[in-house]
Amino acid sequence: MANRRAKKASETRAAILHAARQRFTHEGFEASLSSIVEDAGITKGALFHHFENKQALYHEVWQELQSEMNRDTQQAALEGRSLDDPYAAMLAGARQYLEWATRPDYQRIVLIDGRAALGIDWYEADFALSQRSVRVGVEYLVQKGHIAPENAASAAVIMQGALNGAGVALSRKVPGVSVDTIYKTIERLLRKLS
Amino acid sequence: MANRRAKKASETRAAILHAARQRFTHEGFEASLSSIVEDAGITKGALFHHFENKQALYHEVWQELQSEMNRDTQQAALEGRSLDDPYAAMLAGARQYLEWATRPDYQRIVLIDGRAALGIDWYEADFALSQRSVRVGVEYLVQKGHIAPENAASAAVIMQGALNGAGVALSRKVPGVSVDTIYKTIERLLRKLS
DNA sequence: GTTTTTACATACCACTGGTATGTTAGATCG
DNA sequence: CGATCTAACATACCAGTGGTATGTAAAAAC
Repeated sequence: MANRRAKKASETRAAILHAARQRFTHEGFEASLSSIVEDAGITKGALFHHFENKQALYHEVWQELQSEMNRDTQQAALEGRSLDDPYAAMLAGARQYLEWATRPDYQRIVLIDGRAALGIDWYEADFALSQRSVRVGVEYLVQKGHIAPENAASAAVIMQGALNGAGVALSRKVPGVSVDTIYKTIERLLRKLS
Repeated sequence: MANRRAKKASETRAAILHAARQRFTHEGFEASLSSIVEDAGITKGALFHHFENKQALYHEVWQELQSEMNRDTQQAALEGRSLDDPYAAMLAGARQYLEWATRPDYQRIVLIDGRAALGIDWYEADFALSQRSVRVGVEYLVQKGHIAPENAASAAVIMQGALNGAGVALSRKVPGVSVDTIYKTIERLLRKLS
């Protein structure tokens, strides 16, 4: 960033993204752009210079969260590896994902509003990012012979659906649903996925 | 409906709901009220006479779909009962739910846009309707001793999350995901939920 | 030092959900 | 029966929205 102007530009861009994440977390996609640019201390001109439209801005906020989540869960999976238990890595990743699924920003921006906000190609974007970690874990179990190859794709989407449902239920404090029972059930399911 | 005016009123109300369902299916919650009242052949005055606001209209369309789905799956479960297999009923219900989860209107209105559109108390509404059928099935398995009572709630939310993820993946034609592999995996999971 | 480009700010637009105010046909009642 | 009232709309209007067209100043490029 030798360029002085470019540095300033990336700062305002970051400020916009930061403000947008806050607003989208608490007000959803309906959060007005006016409020976002006010929080960021700039004007709409700047916003539309950096982002094509509101959906593009949302997409980028969404993508940031997904990337951070992916990094986190994959690291947890790596650290959770065990020579005795081929399921250990994926279970560690799943536990970490549950942590993310209960975070207010991730839950609101990705799990609740994201689908509607990203429009028609939500699932393609979601598939490319959200599914990646799960898919890696499943492929590993396929390789180890614990999941039949032809069931790999289905197992992945089902596993992630289960985790999403569990995450939302957890943070909504549904009666009878606890981190403990959720995690136990997930573990039991995963071990029987074969 | 001896009252002639009330009959006409319920007709326009039905026309609004019909038009709204069409528009919401194809354009999501962003579908404009102007386009809806035009399709219904009335004006905004009529719409706001029958519904408090856009969200209330959406809620009603959403509720209609959920009710129909509930009726359908519960009937399928009843018809799928078997003396030999305690899982048969719930599996039949699950299969029927997968049918719903791949329907364009249900998928868009309930599974994609619903969460954001219904606002803050989406989950409470969803829990009351969407979860009901699953919960009934799980409770039955608890009663039969196939699921531990303390795991019932978690099993239900996980099962429904799995079904939702599967349904969306199915209709998006994700490579490697077929009705067959999905259903087989779901069945295997359900039987191991205990 | 001149020109060009980038990163914004300002002013404006069509359209949106929502409201306040008519208007009229049909139910209610004396 | 006629007078009154009310429910079921239609019409006109409003503040706020996402988005655009244009202006501008400062930094980069030459």
